Amino acid sequence: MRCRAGNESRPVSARREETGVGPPRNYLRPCVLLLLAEGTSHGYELLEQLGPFGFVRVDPGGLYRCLRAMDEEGLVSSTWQPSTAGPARRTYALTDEGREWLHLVVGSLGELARSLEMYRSRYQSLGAVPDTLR
Amino acid sequence: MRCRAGNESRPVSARREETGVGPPRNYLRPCVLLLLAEGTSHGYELLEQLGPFGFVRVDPGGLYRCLRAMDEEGLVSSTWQPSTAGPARRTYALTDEGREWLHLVVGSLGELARSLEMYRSRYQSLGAVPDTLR
DNA sequence: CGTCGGTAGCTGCAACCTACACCTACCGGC
DNA sequence: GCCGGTAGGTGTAGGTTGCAGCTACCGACG
Repeated sequence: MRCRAGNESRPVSARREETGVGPPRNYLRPCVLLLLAEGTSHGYELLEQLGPFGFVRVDPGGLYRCLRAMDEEGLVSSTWQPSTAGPARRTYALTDEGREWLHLVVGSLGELARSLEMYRSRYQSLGAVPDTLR
Repeated sequence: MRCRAGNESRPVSARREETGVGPPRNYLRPCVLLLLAEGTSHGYELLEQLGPFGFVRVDPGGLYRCLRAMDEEGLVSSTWQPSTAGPARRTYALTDEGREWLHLVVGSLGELARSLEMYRSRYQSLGAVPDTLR
């Protein structure tokens, strides 16, 4: 057992990027829907607004694919708008169905948050050795 | 635009399972490491203990693969133990390196939790229309 | 006029992770 | 012998993601 791959000599900091858990699966859709609930927008703008949601580097391709998929599913509606300066924009707005979806997804995000909270408390209990055992 | 796939007639409850965001990517490893930090265990037992961590149905294949990978990386150590009743068990214990990894991953889980908290507060602000606008 | 940078949207593809199915083997009991 | 429960393991298809690149529009500048 314990046939290490020879990476035990690397410092911990060099492995830091491997330890991340990353955003939840399908996290992009809820974030885009929330942003659209705060106001209509277009892809390029959403790209910049997605930063605070824990995405290290938002992938434009993924965002546009996500937007088109939600458009086809009726969660958002899109209208082309010619821009005064620059190429035309596809402006997205939340539909009623998208708002429903948003309300639903908040529930599952809450479950995830509860799971994370349980993790944190159990992790903290590890260090809390009762005095009687010391 | 808005070429819906014809699913708008289905009740919301029928689409509930599609709205989930699922656990974070690479969430299994942190959970297993936490369980092993609480005490040595073996795969079959971990399978049952993983329920509360938000996994709807834990995949045995994935768990065993995960355990073997962490064994090869030196995060856990394994020893075969003959069982009195039933087949032999492979008992896993956390190594010092695994404990380091656990400390690191808690940080990234905290970032995720903060992102979720921001999401929740922004979601709640949606309904809070200021009185001056009513 | 040409071309350069910034804005805007979109496609292809490889890598990765996961979920699902399936398999072997051990043991006790009927 | 055979069955069910325990325990560990493999193979693989599909979905998501990340990365790279591509078209096109516009204004500005030389």
